[in-house]
Formats: sequence, C-alpha cells, structure tokens
Amino acid sequence: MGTRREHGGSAAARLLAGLNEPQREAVSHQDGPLLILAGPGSGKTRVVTHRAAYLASTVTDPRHILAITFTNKAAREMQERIAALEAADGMTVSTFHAFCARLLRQYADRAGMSRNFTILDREDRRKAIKQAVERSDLSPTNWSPAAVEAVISNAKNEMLTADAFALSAHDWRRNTIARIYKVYEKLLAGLEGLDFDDLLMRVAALLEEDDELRERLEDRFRYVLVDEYQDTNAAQYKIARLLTQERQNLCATGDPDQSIYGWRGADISNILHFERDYPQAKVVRLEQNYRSTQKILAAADALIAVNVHRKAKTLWTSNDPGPAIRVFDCEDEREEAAMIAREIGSAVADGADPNGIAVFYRVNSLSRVLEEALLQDGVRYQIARGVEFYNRKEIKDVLAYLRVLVNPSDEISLLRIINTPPRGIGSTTVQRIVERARAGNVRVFDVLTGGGDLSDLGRSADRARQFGQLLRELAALVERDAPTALDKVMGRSGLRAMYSGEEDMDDSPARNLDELLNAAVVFHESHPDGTVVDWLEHAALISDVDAVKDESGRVTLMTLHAAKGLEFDRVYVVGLEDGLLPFRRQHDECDEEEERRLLFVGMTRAKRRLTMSHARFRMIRGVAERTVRSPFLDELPGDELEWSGPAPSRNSRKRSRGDVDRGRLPEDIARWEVGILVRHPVCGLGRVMGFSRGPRRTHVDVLFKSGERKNWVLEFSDLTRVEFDEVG
DNA sequence: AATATTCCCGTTTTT
DNA sequence: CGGGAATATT
Repeated sequence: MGTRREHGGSAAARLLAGLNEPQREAVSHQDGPLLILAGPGSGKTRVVTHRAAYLASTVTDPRHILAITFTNKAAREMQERIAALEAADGMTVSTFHAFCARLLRQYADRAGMSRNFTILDREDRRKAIKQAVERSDLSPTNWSPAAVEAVISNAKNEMLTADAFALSAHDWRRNTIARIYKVYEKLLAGLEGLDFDDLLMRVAALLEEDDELRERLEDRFRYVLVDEYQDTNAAQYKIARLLTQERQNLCATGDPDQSIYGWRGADISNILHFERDYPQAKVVRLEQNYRSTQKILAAADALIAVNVHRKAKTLWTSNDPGPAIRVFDCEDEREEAAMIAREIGSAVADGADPNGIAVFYRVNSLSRVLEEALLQDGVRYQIARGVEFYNRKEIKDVLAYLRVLVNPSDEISLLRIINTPPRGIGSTTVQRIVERARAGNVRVFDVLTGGGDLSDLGRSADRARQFGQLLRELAALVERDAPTALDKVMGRSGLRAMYSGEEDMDDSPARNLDELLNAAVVFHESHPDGTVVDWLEHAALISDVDAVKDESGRVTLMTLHAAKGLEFDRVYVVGLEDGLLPFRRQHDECDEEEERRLLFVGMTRAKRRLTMSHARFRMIRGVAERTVRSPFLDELPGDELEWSGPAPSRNSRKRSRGDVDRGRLPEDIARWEVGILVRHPVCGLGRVMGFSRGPRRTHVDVLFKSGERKNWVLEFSDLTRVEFDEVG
C-alpha cells in the first residue's frame, strides 16, 4: 500500500508538470462535479487525459473511470494518450452511442429487449418510417418520410416516447405523426431493431427506472467524464446525470462557443446550467490558446463576439502574430478549387507536410470540385466520409446477410437479400411470402426456413426453398469470428461472384468487398474476442471522421462539423457565401449564431495559416448561380485580412450564348427582410410585406405609400433599402 | 423476371 | 446534379 501511494505520489507530480495554473487545478481536482470550460486550443485533451491518469494513480482504479467522447476516433486517441501515461488499463473510453449499445446488449433482459438487436442505419430507418406511413393509411407523398423522421428523431432526443409524444401533440399534423410514430415503434419491435436515437433514449429510461442497475453502474463507473458537453442532448444529459447521481463525480468539458449540433437536439443550456445542476461544482476556465497565431485567434474572437446569446470569455495566446489571414475572392467554384489546389500543391512540393493541411466546407457536395482540382494537380487527399463506404450497395448487401443471421427478425435486411444476387424470387413472389408470414403471424424468415409447404408459390417455390436452405446453412457462422463469417457469406451467397465482374476500377464493388474483409480482419486483431454482433455494431456506429488517418501523407477534406476537435497547420475554409455559410434554406429560419459558431470552430482549427474563400458564381444542382459574400466576412477585423485578387477578367467577362442574365442582388441583401422600407425610382417609398429568397430568384412583395402593391423579382428591380431614419 | 430508361423531386450538418 | 421510383423493353 505504502509503495503504491509513493508510486502514485510521484506519478501524480509528474502528471502536473508543465501545466499552467488552471490546467493543474482541473487535473488535480478529485471528488465532486467539475466543469472545464475550454476554449479552442487550450490543451483540453491534455488536461482530460492527465486527469484520468491522475485519478487512476491517486484515488481510484482505472476500471472505475468512464470517459465519453464525441467520435470513435476521439475515443481511440484518448485511450492511446492515456496509455502513453501508463494508466489506461481497464478504463472505458467510448462514444455515447457505443456505450449505450453495449449496455443494452449486456442488460438486454432488464431492458426488455433482444440481445441481438439490429441498429438501423439511415437508409433502413427511412424505409421503416416509410412503411409506417403506409401502414397508417397515409401517403408518403404527403407525409414525406424524411420530414416525419426528423420529427420523430427530435421527439426521441427529448426522450418523448410514442405515447408521450401523442399526449403532447395538439395539432392535426403532430397528431398524425404521433400515429405514425406508434406504428413505427411497433415495426421496430417486430424487427428487433433500434434506431440511433433509441440507443440513448432506452439507456436513459433504463437508468431512470432500474435503480438497482443504476447503482451497480454507478459503483462501476465512479468517475465520469463527458467531453464536448455543449453538444449533448436531453437523453445524453440524463444519462450523465443518472450515472453520477450518488457520487456527483461528473467532469464535463466543453465550450459553448463550439456548440454546433443544435439541429440534432443538442442543448447548449446543458453546459450553461451546469453550475445550477451541480451547485458544488468547481469551474475551471482554460483560456490560454497554445494552438493558433495571434491573428487567427483575434479574428475568430472578433467573429464569435458578434453572438448575443453568449457568455463572454477572454481568449489569449503568447504565440507569435503569424501571417495574415487571407480571403480568396474567386469567380466560381472551379477557380476557388484550382487556387487552393495549386497552392497546396506547391506547398507540398516545398516540403509542407500534407497531414497538416485541411480544407473545410459547409456541405459535402462542395467536396467534388475540390477533389477534381486536387486530382488534376496530383495532390493526394483523403475525405472524411467513413459512413459513405458502409452505404455502398455491395457493402450493405453483405452486411445484410450477417444481420439476418444474427437477427432473423430483421425483415428489412432479409427483404434486401432475398433476391440479391438475383435468384428468381421476384417481387410478386416476395409479396406472397410476406403475406403468408403476416397471415400466419410468423416472421418472413420462418416462412422461408420453417420447412412448411411453399407449393402455392408456383415455380418460385423451389427457389424460395433453396434460399431458406442457404440461410439455415449460414446460421452457424454467427459463432465464428467476423472475418471468417464474412468470407464464407461472401462466397456462399454468391455476392462475391456477382460483383467480381470488372475489377479494374479503383473503387469497384469487388475491391470494396475485399476492403470490407480487410476491415473485419483489422477489427478481429484489435478485438480478438469480438463477435459478429460486435463487429456489426462497430460498423453501424462508425462516423465520418473515423475514416481520417493521421499519418496518411494526404491532405484532408471534411465538413466543418467533422472538423471539431482537430487541428491543422494550414486550414482552408471554402464557400463563404450568404446562404451557404451561414446556411439557409428558404422558408426555414436558420440559427445564425450556430452558423457563426461553426465558422468559429473551422477558423480555430488552424495553427498557422488560415485562408477563407468565396466564389461569385457557384454551380448548384447543375446551374451557376450568383452568390452574395458571407456577412461573416464583414464581421472579421478588416486589418487582419489580406484579400487575394479576383481573376483579372472578372469584369470584362462577356456573356456567352446560353448564359442567362441573372440580374443582381443588392450588396446589403443580408439585411433585407419583411418590414424594411424600400425605395423605387418610379413608385417611391414602400414597405416590404413579403420576402422570399429562392435559389435563383428573390421575390419581394412591396406595398407602396401610394397604396399600390407590387410583386417583384429583386434581382431585376430597382429597389433600394432605406434606413428608417433616412425617411425624414 | 431482369434490366434499361426516364422522370421527378428535394436540396445541411450526423450518431 | 443524383437517387429513387415508376415505366418501358427484352
């Protein structure tokens, strides 16, 4: 004991060395709630890892520590960094979703569910919702599955069950969705499936209801750490609170200025009210930035200061001023991409490390033109799109087989593979099989494998029987490890043969299948005891950034959302245009402050060089559209910015045949809204009664003083905005 | 039953 | 533009 303490004592001292005062306070805090408000680049990860190691070497055993991160990649890195401090053995580091999925499998009986539940991906979920709409005798045309899905997802994030949602629904639309929600839940139960939101909601509910389990878990996880606390939703908040009910050892870290997931139910007030929730809380502020240059920090700080709903904080750095922040003013997206690609290319040629270079954009669709330009210039790149791989048809096909073997109730997967590869079971036959299952109140799987009489299926009966036989044969593979099961399924199902057609392409289906097998092998190596179920779960919960490799020797492309928590020497943020960043959809009010935080996150990823760009024309859905510069650019301190010239031919560019005159929006378009006063050279003064920003046309409905009312396309009108006090 | 073609719609961010 | 569904063709 004595030696251990002594050992612990010196280890503890080592863990505090080289930290600044607030960092040290955070690391050495032991029992009781702790809130670490960590500005960008303030050494949060270091603090968190050191604190975990510190706790492990002073007051507790690592197996009593639970750390929740935002992505699997962050979890892996935290684990590695703690391991480097020689204190990680037995610690649990995981995302909320992975943690919950594991818990639900482990305590499936207590949660009243099947241990082998399927986690529905986006596509499955969409399909299930569509089915639910149809089974509710509604038309998917009027009740778009996407919209219904969004409402249900929000409800789940607020922990509203179908019944609770129905009670809270007071208008016709929500009442109808409540009906769909109930049907959807029934459908999920039949599939033995959970969607992403269920993972959280179920665990929150379970912890709330089952005191004994909660106490057991509390005893296991005595110190809980939740990273990116500003992005937790109601269910995650509840889980964190319930897990720390007795000991109150919750350490939350985050930054309200980096809250960027409001649209998915994240509630920024969870972090803002931490001190109210935990009156005993110790609060530590990390405000010294070690990452960025003075100029970058000053610009980011000026931007975020525009937000009104915000707790002010002082970011500072003792780093050098660094080079100026640049803004590229480009003619169109191709020029924007070309400028960036050319610059990156020459930087890399001059010895810059590609791993330290990143390009961020607001929406994934902007990546394509960048890819083309980088390809053209021979710059190697990687895109943060981990999920894309798992969304490919061939991958989903193989995984569907495994999912059916693990969970025969997974009808969505079963119907996916029943005729993949084509085996002569057409839609009519499938329909009959499904009908028969419904009539007999059994699963489709049972109809196929039960050995019952299928002769009423006519000529297809044989095929159906053979498929049932195949499923029975494959069933035993569930016991094998993931790579073995996968390999056998690919072969026996005929998928490998089906996709082995053209193998030349770089991302051909055949290659993807090989890559999938490879992924399973890698998984098996790092999780020797992992089952097929575990691997499927791992695959279901992968995120976009998880695909990013640190030492890839490539430039990285990703969305601004994916960039959270990362850092790069050089950062390019493209598409600083009104409507794109801030992103706006007509008729949908946008949370401009959240958009601003998003840019703040992007800018503060940069260590030394930050470049932003905008294009005057951008192709959107195949048509070039005139853009308006992002108002955010005007919020940055002008003297920190260095504007890089537009192409010389910009103004002299002649309109070629086929080009359409797109008119011109006023410079101050960002400030146009319903209610403002406007002037027209002929009609005089008027007030804007209606205003809609379309992608190509902006319509304004103006009531003039004369009583005349006109509907104009703003791009072609001679309207100008009038300040209220100019009216005179 | 399987494949080819057309057309129409929506249109962020993600676990 | 791109995916999905409805429609046409073999």
